[in-house]
Amino acid sequence: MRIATWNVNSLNARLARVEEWIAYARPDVLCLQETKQADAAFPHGAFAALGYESAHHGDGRWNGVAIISKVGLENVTTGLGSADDAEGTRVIGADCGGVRVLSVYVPNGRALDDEHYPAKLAWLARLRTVLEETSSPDRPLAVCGDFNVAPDDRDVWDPSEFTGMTHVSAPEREALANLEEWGLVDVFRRLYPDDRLFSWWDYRGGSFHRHRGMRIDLILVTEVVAQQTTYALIDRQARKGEKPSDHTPVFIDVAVD
DNA sequence: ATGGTGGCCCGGCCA
Repeated sequence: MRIATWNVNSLNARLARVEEWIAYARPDVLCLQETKQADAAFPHGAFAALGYESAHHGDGRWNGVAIISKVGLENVTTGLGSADDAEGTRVIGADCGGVRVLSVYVPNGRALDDEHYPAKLAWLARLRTVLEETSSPDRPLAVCGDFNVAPDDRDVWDPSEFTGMTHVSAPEREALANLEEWGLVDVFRRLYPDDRLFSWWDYRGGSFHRHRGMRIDLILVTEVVAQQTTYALIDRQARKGEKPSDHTPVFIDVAVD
């Protein structure tokens, strides 16, 4: 089973690229973030035409997350409870082909001295609490999405350029490590410990062509899924060409019994 | 160089 995640930076602007990507990558499950759509505008029909069920959680202009699946889409949940109310539409979950899948869009945080930064840390702590309350490290689970945190210095083009910035600060990395401590594995990093590959590049300044990016789009899985994962890829092709998102898709292949 | 690019939707916010 191929499980993918992609921050599309507006699904309305990106639908043709997403359809193109689905056609050649053929994911079984695709988690989307930053659809920037209201539920009523989500193009369920376009995905149905490709053989996928879909569920969306969005209220319009900002955020918005979805799960698209051709291996089942059941027990859909949205949000993180009350803590999510102030943070917008950033989580949707569903059971897909025997795996619990979450599509998450972690708050950006903006700057270390901005009020959104402690809110980001609180959001990540809340995510761990929700995992504790609703799941178990022994169950098949994949938490997929834009975490807006580069797990360590291998995941940024030049750590010295990030001094005093978000996405690399120790508290953010600790919050991410705390999720892993609960029982999640950054399976791309486990498979490829030495690769310095990125999933996001700023639109500005030719960052993509200069290899100035970050790996902030992650697929965190419980050990039972990690043990069955045979392959992982960050697909740079999708960052090229006409009207790309600033993020590119990441996927894993899981051997299903 | 305190910029720059792109998406929301048309002035300014957000990433």
